[in-house]
Amino acid sequence: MNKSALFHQFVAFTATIHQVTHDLTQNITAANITPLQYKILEYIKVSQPVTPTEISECQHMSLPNTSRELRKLQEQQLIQKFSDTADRRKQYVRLSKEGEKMMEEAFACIEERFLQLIQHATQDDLKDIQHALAILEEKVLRQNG
Amino acid sequence: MNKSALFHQFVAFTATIHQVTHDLTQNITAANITPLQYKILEYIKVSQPVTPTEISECQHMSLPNTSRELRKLQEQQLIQKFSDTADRRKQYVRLSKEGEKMMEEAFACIEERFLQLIQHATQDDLKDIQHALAILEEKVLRQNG
DNA sequence: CTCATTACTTATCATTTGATAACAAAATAA
DNA sequence: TTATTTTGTTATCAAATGATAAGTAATGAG
Repeated sequence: MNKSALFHQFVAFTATIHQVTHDLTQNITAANITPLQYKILEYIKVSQPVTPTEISECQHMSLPNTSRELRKLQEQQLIQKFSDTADRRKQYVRLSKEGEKMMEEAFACIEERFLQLIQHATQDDLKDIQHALAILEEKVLRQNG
Repeated sequence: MNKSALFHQFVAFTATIHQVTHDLTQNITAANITPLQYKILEYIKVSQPVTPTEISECQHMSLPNTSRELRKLQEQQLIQKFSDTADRRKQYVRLSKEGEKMMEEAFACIEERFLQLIQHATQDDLKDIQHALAILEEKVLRQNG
């Protein structure tokens, strides 16, 4: 099999994934949130509690800039910070009640849009999709990342 | 089958795809190019010739901003513009010779990194991967476009 | 021909994001 | 104890990106 052809197929596929992600997530938050701040909230939502250092690494941004964005999110009452009792340098970040509410609404909206994408899929189609996702996770994506 | 579970699997999958894309494409261009300009060049590379309006729509940016970035790319001799002979309002954008060279090097670098991702895949694995990509394209991504 | 529309440009301003220096507090190593 | 490292903050500055007003030239509709 031609690995180069597979590469081109993969590139086209990822381009489409990015496009679909854009469509699924556009105009999600009514709140006064920048795209970067939304990504940070998304990460906190699925990984909380997280430290600023972890956010910094996962979002590929410097710690000072992470600190600034977290301060803005805290000013908007969307997150809360706690100090580690053992190591008081460390901070743990969680969504506040309002933050949770906002992100749950966002995820619900995205899910609704996703369900429209697969509205015509049969049970067999769904099994095929699930299997395809698992194959790619296992045989391409889980190698390094 | 539980569609909601499939949604969560899909979300995790796209997050990983974005991470892998980031890893594959980081530090690609030595040239003095911003991320947005790189995306524009990538789009021109695979779709040329394209009009500023098409770039504008595909990259979700306004025509004035598109025009500004294209001017910068032209100043760096990475693209060329041609007028449509039939409709002289229209412009067609192409990569210049230097632009082609740059993008081919970039793609070669990305391909090399991709091949490392699948270096341990057997022939059967490659067939599975190709099939999985095709399934997802067909049953999820091609619905709305 | 006149008017509206389309495709694009230029100019300008605001916002977002990135980069870096300097600092403080806590923990750890020597 | 002293020195070093880790974790995070504040403050600036620069660059990238977004938004919008105004204008030009070509086209097409009436």
